[in-house]
Amino acid sequence: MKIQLSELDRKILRAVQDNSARSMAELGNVVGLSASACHRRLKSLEDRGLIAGYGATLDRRQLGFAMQFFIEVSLVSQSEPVLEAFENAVRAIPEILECHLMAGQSDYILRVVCRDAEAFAQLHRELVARLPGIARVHSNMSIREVKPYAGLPV
Amino acid sequence: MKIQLSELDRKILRAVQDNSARSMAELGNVVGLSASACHRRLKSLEDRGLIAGYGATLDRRQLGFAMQFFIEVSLVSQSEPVLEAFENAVRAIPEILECHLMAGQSDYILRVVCRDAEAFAQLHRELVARLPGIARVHSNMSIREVKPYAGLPV
DNA sequence: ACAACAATGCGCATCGGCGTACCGAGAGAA
DNA sequence: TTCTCTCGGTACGCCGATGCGCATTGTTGT
Repeated sequence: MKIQLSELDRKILRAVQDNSARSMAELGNVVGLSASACHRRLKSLEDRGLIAGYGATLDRRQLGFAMQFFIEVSLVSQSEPVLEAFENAVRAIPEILECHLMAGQSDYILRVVCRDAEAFAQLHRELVARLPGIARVHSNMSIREVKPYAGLPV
Repeated sequence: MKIQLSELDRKILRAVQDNSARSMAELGNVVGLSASACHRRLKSLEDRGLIAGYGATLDRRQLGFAMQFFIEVSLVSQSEPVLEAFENAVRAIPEILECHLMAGQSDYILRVVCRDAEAFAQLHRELVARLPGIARVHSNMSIREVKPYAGLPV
């Protein structure tokens, strides 16, 4: 069954995705509804599983993570145990914020943050050293976030 | 001046990054503090600019964005007007969630979501058609999120 | 060592926002 | 028309956020 959303629902999702610290009254003003109606619709959206969670976005720079990388990794083998070992290692490294299994040239893309070049060098060494199946590692550093993460185009 | 954080502050940041819907009392239980002390520390963290904002994470699948891509783009020229035009176009396309200017082989990396293959084909066409300076476009589809976005390792 | 001050945690009081119950308006079917 | 279903608004009780005063601890200077 396909989920149908009214324009009001989509407005609420946009508003809440952008800023979840608003009070219901403020949210109501934004989307053009009373606080209680807003609350009801938002609750319904949560119950239907459209909202995965609420969280704070921390300031990467302020916290000293000056560098950000997208690392492409290819493995020598796509056999199950090799992938399994790689993925478990990835999940255990906190500097790796994200990991995607890819279709295309590379097998994986990782998003990584580091405090400085030294930390990156160490992480890089750790990646290649710890994981036996690695065939190729291409690191690409982000120079500037042209468009910082924007929410889903609801 | 370097910002110094106590272990308590880091605990609060971790907790709030993971889930900002908790009450102060709950947050206090998590980090081992009273609600009022928690509130004061959190307020201080906000005032010092360590928290960029609060937001809801929407469920990509539920909202019908079945596909996710990382697109690498190279331009024929790195001249300022070309970059400028490209970046403005990127910012105007809502399906492009993120855009980074990169050091390395490719000039840009885009993160893109699409409802289906058709929508992706159209977006792809739009990208290459609209932007005169494009030399190369490599699309990589994410098959599986091995590690979904985890917060900064505070 | 001790005094003074800063830092920080806790408890309490107050006030505002959340969540619910109820009411009314509008649309659609019989 | 009238019944009903949906949905938004209003009213209100209660919980949680927020600010304050006090206590305790740690640090610094003499």
